[in-house]
Amino acid sequence: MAERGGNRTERLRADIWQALYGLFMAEHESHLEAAAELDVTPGDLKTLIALEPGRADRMRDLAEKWRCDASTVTWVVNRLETRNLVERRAHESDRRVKVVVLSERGVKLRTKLLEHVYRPPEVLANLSAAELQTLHELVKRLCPGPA
Amino acid sequence: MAERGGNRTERLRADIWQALYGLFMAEHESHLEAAAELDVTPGDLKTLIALEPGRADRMRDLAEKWRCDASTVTWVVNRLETRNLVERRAHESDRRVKVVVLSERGVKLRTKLLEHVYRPPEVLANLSAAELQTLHELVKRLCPGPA
DNA sequence: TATTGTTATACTCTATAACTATA
DNA sequence: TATAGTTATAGAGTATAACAATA
Repeated sequence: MAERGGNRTERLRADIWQALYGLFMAEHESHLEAAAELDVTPGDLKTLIALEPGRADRMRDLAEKWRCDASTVTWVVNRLETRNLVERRAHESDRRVKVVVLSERGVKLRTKLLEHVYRPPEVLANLSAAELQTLHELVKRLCPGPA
Repeated sequence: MAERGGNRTERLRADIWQALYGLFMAEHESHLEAAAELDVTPGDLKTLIALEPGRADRMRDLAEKWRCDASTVTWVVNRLETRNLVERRAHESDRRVKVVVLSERGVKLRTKLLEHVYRPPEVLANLSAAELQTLHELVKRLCPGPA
């Protein structure tokens, strides 16, 4: 657990995080630029990434996930539906509910966007294969969920 | 340089980045929540972090840095000035120019915000002191700018 | 009566264009 | 004439409240 690491260890953690944070910010900027060139706003990007191909999300669940109002989800989905990127469908058993699915076009655009978002930063090429292996081991230990 | 790493190395890079990316997103959410509790919008947060204590930024330079219109800077600075978090001052030699500086209150709030933003994620406690040392060495090699 | 999603409406954030004052 | 910042105004994005359909 390495608890109570002392000042030196704490400083290490802070340095590591601050460095990574700068890297993330720079990458994030570049993702937004790439999206803009595909006529995708930051909001669209977030939505298209959240909607996994083949999965049907209830409107209400999306609002909860994004901690936004239900009317905002209506608005965002309308936007994307107008561009034929998503489709609204009726829920099978509860007729109050509507679910959202990516259209074929939406899946293609999402794939293109993820190529940017998940493309590793250039600076990762600074590390050798062995170093990457080490880094991977360490990073895996940082992720609570299924890696 | 480790160029032309092959599939395995490329896969490693992608895995590392995807894991770090998820971590970052989770942290970012939590930063925004902490800021909201201090009545600080995402825009305010960005501004307060950008304005370093003791430094005087020209309005025009801020617009360029954020790639936004000059009128947007006027708007954001007005917001913060109303809350006495920043002050506008005249430029010493060019009377067309105005500069923005953090007020005492602004500096205090900024410090409080940065405590959240730069606080290392909990999961970093999963690593031993030796592992952190290794990670630090690797991460430093990823940052082009002055670490 | 409670819940899902939409509509009507208002507020926030950002941009464009016209304006003021300096240079 | 050009530049720094503001104001007037319009548009995108988000929220609140009232509503219709269904449970």
